[in-house]
Amino acid sequence: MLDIKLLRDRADFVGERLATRHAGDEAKVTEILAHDTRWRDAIAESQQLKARRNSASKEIGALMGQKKTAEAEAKKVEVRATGDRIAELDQVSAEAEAARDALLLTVPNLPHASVALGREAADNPEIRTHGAKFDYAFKPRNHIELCEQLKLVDFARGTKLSGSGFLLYTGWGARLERALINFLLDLHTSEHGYTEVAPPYIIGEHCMVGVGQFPKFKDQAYAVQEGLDGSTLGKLYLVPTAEAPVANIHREEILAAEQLPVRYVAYSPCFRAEAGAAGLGTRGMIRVHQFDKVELIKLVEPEQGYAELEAMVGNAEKVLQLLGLHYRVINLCTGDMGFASAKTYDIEVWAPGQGQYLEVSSCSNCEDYQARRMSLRYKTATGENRFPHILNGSGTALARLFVALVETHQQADGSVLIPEPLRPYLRTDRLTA
RNA sequence: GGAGAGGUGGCUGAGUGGUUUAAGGCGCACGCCUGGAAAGCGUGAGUAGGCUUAUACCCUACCGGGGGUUCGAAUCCCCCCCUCUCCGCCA
Repeated sequence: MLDIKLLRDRADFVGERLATRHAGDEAKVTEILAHDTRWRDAIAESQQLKARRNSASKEIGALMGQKKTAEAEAKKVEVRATGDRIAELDQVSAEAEAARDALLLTVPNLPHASVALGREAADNPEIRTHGAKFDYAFKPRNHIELCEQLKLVDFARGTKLSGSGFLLYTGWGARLERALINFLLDLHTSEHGYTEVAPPYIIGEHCMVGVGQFPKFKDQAYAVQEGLDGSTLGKLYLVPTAEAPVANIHREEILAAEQLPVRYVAYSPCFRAEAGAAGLGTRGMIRVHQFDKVELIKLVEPEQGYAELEAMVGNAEKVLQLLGLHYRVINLCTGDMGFASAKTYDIEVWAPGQGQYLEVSSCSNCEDYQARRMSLRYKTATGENRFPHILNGSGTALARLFVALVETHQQADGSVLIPEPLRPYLRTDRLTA
């Protein structure tokens, strides 16, 4: 969440930056500050009265010790009235604080100054491209055709098991998926300096709040219930991304400055309800309820935040380069950026069978927005507690990578050539029917 | 699912209603001492918030969390959470 002090000191600035997102959140600033003022007035008076009560109570204790019971009793009556007033004030302050914080949690992060202004995806500037669209001597098939011919994915039976939006990988398809996961984890641990972690796939609600998934996107998550015990519903959720558990690993901790930077890489399946999303219900692997992803997470000192973001994008790009895929990097404009992010790069890979670019990675610097929500800090050499920048990026999402891979490397005979770096993992250089 | 034990500062560990400002110990930082160290001695150090130009002072809160009793709660009462051990079931 945003620093309440920033809202107090620079309300206009905060409002202006929020307005660039075109989501109407700037209207909340005044309301938040009204709650805040109410809270501060009440807490200040309450604290003064508490100081008075504390000293009076001590005096009563001393009088009792000296057996001056009459004087002690008189004093008690006096203090009792103070106690009643304190109770009133504490009720006001608790209510005001809760209202302020509940609203503050619904306010997104401020876009970084370098982010392009814009309303929608069409306004996202392209930063760079790698490779080029390949000219095929034949009409390239799309991944659905390829997967069916090569028996990589059994779409019909996936749907039979779990409904639309769920995939059953089969044979070489299952092996390709597993090979890609291992390839990605090995690349980021061995070549890019990340430490591998394997998080739980079911996590507490507080983790979802910590990364900013909740309260806003509660309708997009799969809530877990223990058996038929309805009272357990809403406490645990299937991970929508490994970012949620991994970014929270050090929540409510104060790290030593020497521990930074922290760089984690984690594989997890990702579960998304995609309620109301366009495109689900169409066949294929582009938008599904469950997909695999290898996620990159960094906790870094604020001064390093943006350099580390550039490096993270480079780490994700390396994946596509090694796999011989054409892609472009775009910078999300203010109106298209995610809730917690201050700056986001998307990487879109070319899928010739689809004839379109597919988003396979989204790398964001959330600055201290998430760290503040999860109370994650680090102590500087001078003893100051600061919030680190938290970055997350896909390195990369699997289902769409799978699509781009088979569509790009398909051959005229319908087989798929496996790129060199993947061959040791798959133990074959070609997928054939 | 059943039974039991426990949750106090960085760690350990006392504290069952009022000079406790959470004892003592360990560890940590700084200083004295020393040729240098150790030992010894001394000093200091938590988190959040309020008030502030201030990371100065002062004040408030924090002994798993939330309520309650009281002038006053780590301590008494109620509810909840978590951890550990044993039994049962189980990959």
